[in-house]
Amino acid sequence: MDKLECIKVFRHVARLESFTATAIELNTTQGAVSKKIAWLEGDLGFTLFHRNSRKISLTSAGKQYLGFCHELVEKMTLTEQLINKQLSLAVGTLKISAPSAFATQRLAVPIRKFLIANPEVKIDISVDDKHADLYRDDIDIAIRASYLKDSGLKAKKLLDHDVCYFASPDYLKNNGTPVVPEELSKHTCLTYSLSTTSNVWQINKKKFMVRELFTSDSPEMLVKMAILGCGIAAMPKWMVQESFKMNQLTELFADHQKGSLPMYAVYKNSDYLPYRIRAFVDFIASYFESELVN
Amino acid sequence: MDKLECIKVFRHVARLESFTATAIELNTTQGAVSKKIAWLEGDLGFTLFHRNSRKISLTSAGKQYLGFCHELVEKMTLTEQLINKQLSLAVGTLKISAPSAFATQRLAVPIRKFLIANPEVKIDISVDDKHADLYRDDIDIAIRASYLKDSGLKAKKLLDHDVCYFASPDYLKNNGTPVVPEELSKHTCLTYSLSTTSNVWQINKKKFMVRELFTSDSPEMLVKMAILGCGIAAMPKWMVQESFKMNQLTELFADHQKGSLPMYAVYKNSDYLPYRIRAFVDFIASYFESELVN
DNA sequence: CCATCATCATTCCAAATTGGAATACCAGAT
DNA sequence: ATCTGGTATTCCAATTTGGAATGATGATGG
Repeated sequence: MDKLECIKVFRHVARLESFTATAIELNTTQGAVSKKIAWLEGDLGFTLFHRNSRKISLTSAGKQYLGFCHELVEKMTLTEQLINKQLSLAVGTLKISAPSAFATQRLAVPIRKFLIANPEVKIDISVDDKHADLYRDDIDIAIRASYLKDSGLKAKKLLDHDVCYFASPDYLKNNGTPVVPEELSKHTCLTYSLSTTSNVWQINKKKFMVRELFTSDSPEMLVKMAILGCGIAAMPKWMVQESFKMNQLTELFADHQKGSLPMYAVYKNSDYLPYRIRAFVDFIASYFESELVN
Repeated sequence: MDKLECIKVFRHVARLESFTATAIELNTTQGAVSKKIAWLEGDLGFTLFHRNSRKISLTSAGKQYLGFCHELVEKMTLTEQLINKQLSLAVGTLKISAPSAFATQRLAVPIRKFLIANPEVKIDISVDDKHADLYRDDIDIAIRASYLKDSGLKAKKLLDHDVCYFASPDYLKNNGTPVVPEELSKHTCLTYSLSTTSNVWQINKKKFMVRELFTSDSPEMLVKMAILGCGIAAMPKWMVQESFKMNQLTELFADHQKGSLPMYAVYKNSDYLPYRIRAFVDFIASYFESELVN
């Protein structure tokens, strides 16, 4: 027997002080109401109503229990409404994980705009170059360069980075400056360990397997090692633009067609995605899209 | 589908993070667990778990809802235990209704003893010569002289009053002093309106229908009217003992056998009578019983 | 990359439960 | 004493539930 159902019926009976009236109000039969109350009393271990062929009245225990039932139903309704509201409106705290360079250099501006547009949303961004576990760490959205292997996660592409190749002037002086991609095989390369295709570089639509000397999950570390003359690296252009200007790094294959590196917003796949997540992903995606146009 | 049952299953699943393990723990099948969680999710309108062929994990909504479920189950258990405790132990407030003369002159002493013997019980005594409605006025016990007509109420006899007949010396001087009961018919009598047999007086096992001049629901009012010489009245002896000593009243038919007037403790008939009620009724009844012996 | 395996979802059917209608029952009202 | 308005009970049809088997899916490990 459904206790919650019985409790709801009990509240009606207590208000109307009649099984028959309750049955009419609830579009059922008096017999059904009687059975439910009787079952509830049996389950609780005490009687809820004094009965009398003419009328019924709550026992003291019934009165006390009624108070609890009112509380219960109200609390339940409010809780369910609250959760549903949080799922359907842009409210709550958005936990984001993003790699440090991208977060500071590309994400800060659109996040600021998003916060202004969605004043009910807070953002808690965890800057982390590792791939966080969205489930274990309770993260809503992770910004990632590499493709998702994990099912149960959905990904939306945010943008394609223009990849560029570079090395330090010192390195090039010592090892020669490659002019055609085929020359890459003679050089040592610095690769990004989290990319599934870290040692396969694409230039002019052709793939070149490169020799890894050093690999890291930190793009900044790779840039730093390149500046120190450790080898040739490939990174999104915006990440090294400053270093080009300061002559710490020199761009290679500048007029060749290079591959692009996609960036994804990854989130848990769920039938009822909290709206703040969808709102953020859509906002960021369209932000980068319009940036492309401008 | 029983939502409360689903909630209980949900708590297990959330703890064990597995439908299969939950099924084993609850001695049911994995299919049943799956159905229950699926139904609950449908009812709530949001998903509780992220699923994955290898493991499941709570969604953020699921986490939030789980908190509510814990609260709910705990509150429910506590409430039911509390009410059952109040029904089975001598605790709580006992609402008593008693007629004023009896309350002050016969009940005060045993009530004091009861309160000492049952320190967890409070007493709220409503002194009222009228018959209170135990249901409407939320009264646990009514002390009454007259028999119960109401079913749904139970009564326990506390004692038999020794009834005595009396009138004022003045009245007897003016109207003559009856010596045999048969003479009552020549007198005017003061009767107690709440007694069903108010105008039928019993002496030497014979019944006499008396002429009512004045009737009231207040015994004290009847005594007062008798003192003023209004007629002959019948009352429990303890109520007029003082007036005899002060020569305000004179006893009649002193050596005849008079009827006795029973006094009852009346309480609502219930399968699960709160224990404080039974405790009080038993206590008072045995108090008057032992008083009789002494 | 593929086969395996653990896990959840679904399906189908038997069994248990529930709800409705009629009836029994009960006590207050007249 | 009878009538009446209400609750309890009974019986059966209809619905729901639970179990076992099966299907589907994706992580895991070679």
